[in-house]
Amino acid sequence: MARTADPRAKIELLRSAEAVFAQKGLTAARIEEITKRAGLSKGAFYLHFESKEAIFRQVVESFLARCRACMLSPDEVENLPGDPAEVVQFCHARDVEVYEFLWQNRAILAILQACEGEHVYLMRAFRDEMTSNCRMWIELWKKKGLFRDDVSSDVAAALLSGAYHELAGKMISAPKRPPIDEWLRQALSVFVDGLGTPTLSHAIARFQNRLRVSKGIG
Amino acid sequence: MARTADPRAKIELLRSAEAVFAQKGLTAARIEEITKRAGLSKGAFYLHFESKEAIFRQVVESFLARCRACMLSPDEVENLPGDPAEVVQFCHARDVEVYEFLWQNRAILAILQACEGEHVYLMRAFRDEMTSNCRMWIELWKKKGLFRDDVSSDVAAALLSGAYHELAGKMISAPKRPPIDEWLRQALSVFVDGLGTPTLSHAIARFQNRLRVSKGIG
DNA sequence: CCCTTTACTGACTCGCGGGTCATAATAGGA
DNA sequence: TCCTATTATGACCCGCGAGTCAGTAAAGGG
Repeated sequence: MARTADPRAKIELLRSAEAVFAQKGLTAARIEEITKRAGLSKGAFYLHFESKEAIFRQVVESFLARCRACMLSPDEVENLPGDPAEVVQFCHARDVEVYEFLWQNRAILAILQACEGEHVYLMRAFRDEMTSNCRMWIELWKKKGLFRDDVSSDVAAALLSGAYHELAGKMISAPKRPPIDEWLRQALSVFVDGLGTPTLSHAIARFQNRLRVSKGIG
Repeated sequence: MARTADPRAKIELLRSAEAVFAQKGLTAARIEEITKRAGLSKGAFYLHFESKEAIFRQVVESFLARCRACMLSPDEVENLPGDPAEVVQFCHARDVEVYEFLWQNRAILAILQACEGEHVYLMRAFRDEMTSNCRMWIELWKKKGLFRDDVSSDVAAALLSGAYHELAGKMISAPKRPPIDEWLRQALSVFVDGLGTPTLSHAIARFQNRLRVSKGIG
């Protein structure tokens, strides 16, 4: 009867690969380093993965799929809020949820930031996903009369996704978890004032007052 | 008497290197390809540059120096505007000038976007320069009572630099020159509304009306 | 023209690291 | 315990590309 594979081997390899790719990037990461870290041989690596590129793709693509699942688009959300005050709360809660996910996966995010050459499509895919998601939400809020019409959805999406992406970068480069809730509250305030109609701007002002009271901040 | 060097050899090598790095990134770019493109031999390359990394650094660092010179900080500008209307005009003009420079150097910007491994410091330097520059301007406008106090300068700087960086990325990935003036006008409008005090917001509204009239846009 | 010094050439060297494969080890069933 | 099929090992292979260097070319002066 055949010897059975160690059920933990593949998982250890994936974990080690993630860590080494995050630290070194794809090019400088070596199979030797990954396998040593996982406590396995180089030969064993090729029993589980076809190539260096194959494991790289698996690490990153599974993250992108989970990321995709986390960033819902408007037609994937049930019971969309209508009231401006609820819209503001909804957006903040969603931002916090996405950034919690990104914080938990900050190693892979660091990998993505450093994709080069033929793998730059992965980084591009991630950023395009963010931009596209932003654009869909922007168009919904425009349709509901909550966002201004004179800024094109493309430009607005680029500004939003660029800004939030930079916040993500700032978050993952911090030595320990920063006050991301507060960052997101401020960011939301800036963009609601910048892109929102007066109705929505009033709602953000009230939302912030409520947050301050609940945190005991004068 | 010694043979003199071809004065154009080094320049051709730098030009070719820039093009190949922009297309392939540092890792996949080969000396053979750079020299063939420049019409020289591999051996000649090493008469002018110590290594592949040396020429890479020269290409990128000279761009960063020129970039630094283009993005003036507040203490480098004479006759700073005081009137809100003039502030808005000044900021727009400066944005346009910086983005014209970035458009002219879009190949090197593409190189920077793909820095990996031990060269990621170059990309980091570029982005930190942008963020730091934003922060200085933000703090000036805050001091003049034109920007709101409740958004921290760090967060505001991250949002601004991230957003403008994404606009730069969107610009350089366009097949031909996009309407960057219009993009920058919209971006400025969003951020003045998002970060500015009412005084400044009124100024942006008037600035936009004036722009529309001068362009014949209803 | 010859001489000298340097630029230039391109075949070659050599180290690196992804991937291979002969051999050893082991899990599970009889 | 033995047998079988598979896992696992790590020395080795081999292609790639940065960099080298013996030989050639050429600029400029005498």
